[in-house]
Amino acid sequence: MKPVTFTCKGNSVDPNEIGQLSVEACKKRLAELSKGLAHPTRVEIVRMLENKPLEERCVCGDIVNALPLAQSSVSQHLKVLKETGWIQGEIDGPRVCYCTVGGIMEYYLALIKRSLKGE
Amino acid sequence: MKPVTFTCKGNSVDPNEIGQLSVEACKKRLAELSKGLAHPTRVEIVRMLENKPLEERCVCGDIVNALPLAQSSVSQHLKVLKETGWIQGEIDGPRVCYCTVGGIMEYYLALIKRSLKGE
DNA sequence: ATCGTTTATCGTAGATGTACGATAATAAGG
DNA sequence: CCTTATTATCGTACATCTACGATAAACGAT
Repeated sequence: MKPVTFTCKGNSVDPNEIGQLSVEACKKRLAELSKGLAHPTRVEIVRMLENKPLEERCVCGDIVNALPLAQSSVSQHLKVLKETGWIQGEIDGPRVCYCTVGGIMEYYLALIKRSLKGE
Repeated sequence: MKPVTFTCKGNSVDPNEIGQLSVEACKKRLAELSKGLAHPTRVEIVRMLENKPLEERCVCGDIVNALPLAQSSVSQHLKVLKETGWIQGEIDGPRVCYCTVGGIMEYYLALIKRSLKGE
């Protein structure tokens, strides 16, 4: 039985896993995630998705409509955010429902602390 | 009377100032600082400077020696870090003593929280 | 003044980023 | 099957990034 509202659950990350990464891996991962945030449009997208209530799905089209960019440009930004590990998309019929990777902000915060301080 | 050890003090930032920024300004600033960290070499430089003891100065040449890059390439990364607000340099004779902007990590952490959550 | 040290800047080449319109791909509905 | 809706990808143009060697600029010391 298919639910009426499609909520995006998917993958999540755990800040505790950071301790197992090598210092070198930490730096690379931090640089990668930072690249994801290195454009105001992408900050806005992550912000949007991070503040969505769980029961409210966020479809690609909603994101496009909320931004003053062409659909193809938004799609490119979404791709960067997916590749750098900030968001994930679940296909729902002809649509794609996007959400942030679970706990990614806390993960990023922990990664900064571990990468910039310590050792 | 000139001190024997040259310590880099300079500017600092206060996370409390973030509350005064507009949301739009927050996003731009976060994107900018993120761009600074968006390369492993620059993460390493910030890490080096952030972990230096106060009495130990960090001259440009030390940074160059610690990295497997040409001097001109390191200089470019330092420029990016300066422009994005992570570090500052003080001229000391023929040398330049670099250090992080005071409290910049805490500022960045606070900026992430304010920009991605809230409102 | 000249020299050596240190750092920034220039010039260049190749890769990547950013924006757009056009087109392809996928799925639902008739 | 054909159309519509939705999203990804392609092709393109221009800007920015990243690396290097070469050169310039600033300063201390001889």
